Amino acid sequence: MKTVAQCFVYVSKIDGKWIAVIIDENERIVSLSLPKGSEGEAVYEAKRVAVANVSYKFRSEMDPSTRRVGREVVEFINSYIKGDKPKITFKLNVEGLTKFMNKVLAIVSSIPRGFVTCYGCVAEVIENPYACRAVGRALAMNPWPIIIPCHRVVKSDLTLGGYRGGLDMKRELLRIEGVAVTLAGRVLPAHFLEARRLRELSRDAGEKLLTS
DNA sequence: TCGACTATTTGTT
DNA sequence: AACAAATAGTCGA
Repeated sequence: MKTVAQCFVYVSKIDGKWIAVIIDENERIVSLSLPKGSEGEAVYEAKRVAVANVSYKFRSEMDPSTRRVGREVVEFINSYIKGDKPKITFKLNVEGLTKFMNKVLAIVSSIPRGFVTCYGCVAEVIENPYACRAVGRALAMNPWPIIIPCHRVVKSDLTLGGYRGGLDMKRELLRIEGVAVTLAGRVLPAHFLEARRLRELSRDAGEKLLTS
């Protein structure tokens, strides 16, 4: 069953890069792009990672409060990239997420700043220990990069794995958070969270972000 | 390094 | 609805 959402695409340019944010009629964030070279690329990526289970109707006119939410999101990303620790002041539209996706994102959002875990550990925590690849796939489609810190998930051998915004960006985000990445592209074991610890953290955190 | 194996999603029929 | 293809991975030989 498909729900329908009336959506608006908010686009903004910061430091020469474009960011697109898709916002629904209830002012919740459907998805966003990472900073891109052109407006078209940004919009394309935001649409691509919007939850597939929902069909979207796009409107170009948006009211001032919707525009304000868009500004807040872009400002959040912008200040995060600059090394600040902005607060989340907006809601995410999580309605169309599959159970699997919801669990994966909830766990990932409980990884604290300054730590990483691996794809297999996330799989283990959702009691689906062989689903490491599926976890990677789910994260590749993360509708809310940076807000849900999928850059904190690396391979079990401590090399970086992948990132939609490119590995340089993953590196940079981790560096900002105090996670050293060696020249060979590995994170230090000191920052690594094992599955057991990750499970405890995700239990404590609940699923705040993902229950709007 | 290479292959076998995995779970899920997406695209195609 | 069913099937095939594609993965931001992992483990062992």
